[in-house]
Amino acid sequence: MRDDRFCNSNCPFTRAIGTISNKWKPIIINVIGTRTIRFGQLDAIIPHISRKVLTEQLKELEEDGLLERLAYKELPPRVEYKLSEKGLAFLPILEYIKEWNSKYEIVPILEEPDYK
Amino acid sequence: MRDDRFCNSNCPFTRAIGTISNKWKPIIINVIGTRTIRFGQLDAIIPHISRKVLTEQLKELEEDGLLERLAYKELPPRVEYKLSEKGLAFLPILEYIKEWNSKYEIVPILEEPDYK
DNA sequence: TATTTTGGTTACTATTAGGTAACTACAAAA
DNA sequence: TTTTGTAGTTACCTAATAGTAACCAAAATA
Repeated sequence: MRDDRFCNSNCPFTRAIGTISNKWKPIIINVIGTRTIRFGQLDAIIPHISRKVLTEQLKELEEDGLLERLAYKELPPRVEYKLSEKGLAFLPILEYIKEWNSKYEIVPILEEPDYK
Repeated sequence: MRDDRFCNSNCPFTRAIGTISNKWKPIIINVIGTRTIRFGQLDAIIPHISRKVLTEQLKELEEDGLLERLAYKELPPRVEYKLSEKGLAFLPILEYIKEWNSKYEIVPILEEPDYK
């Protein structure tokens, strides 16, 4: 899932890209934002993602210290996710990307967000 | 190469991620920076990239308006690439990512950049 | 008793991305 | 005459990623 050539690079920027620059991670981080959210909610809110891929991505985000996972010892299970300090510090970058996009993207048909 | 579900999303953020969030594009944009650079130089400077993938990525960046391609009618051929206004406007985002990374990454062994 | 709920995991398959090597054009230099 | 240089393209093959469907536990609910 992660490219070792990026993650083991001796260049810090290359490592950073290896950590966060795939298509699902920015989406997941953006959806979580400042809230605490359960697995099922993420699965329901994020379009087109499968539970399998969601699980994998969440695991990697946790390993890389962007995400905190809180599993309650209950049945049926309850697991909550929220961004760590590192993850929260990434949110402004996503906001810059949104600004950059709205300034330069050639206008397409619709403008509704996939989620709120 | 590009995921249609992202690029045709009605959510502008999702589209933006579809456009720029793969592992090679931020690297390429960062390497080009503010200079004009030839294909062969990019190929030599960026570690691990094959000419095939480099060509594909450059083509997509051009299609998405981040990159300008200038082909001289010479033999042997000479092609120069440089960032467009849209591409240049993306550079600060890469700088934020570098800052974010240096602040939060768990210190690894080496700190040399792959390229200058 | 059967069904639902939740957050996964597993096995299998399909799709996509990426790597490798050979090849192109043509001028200039050796 | 052969080699060199540039910026690719093409075909073929392998590796990585993603999708699908079935399955799990154990308590609560119908």
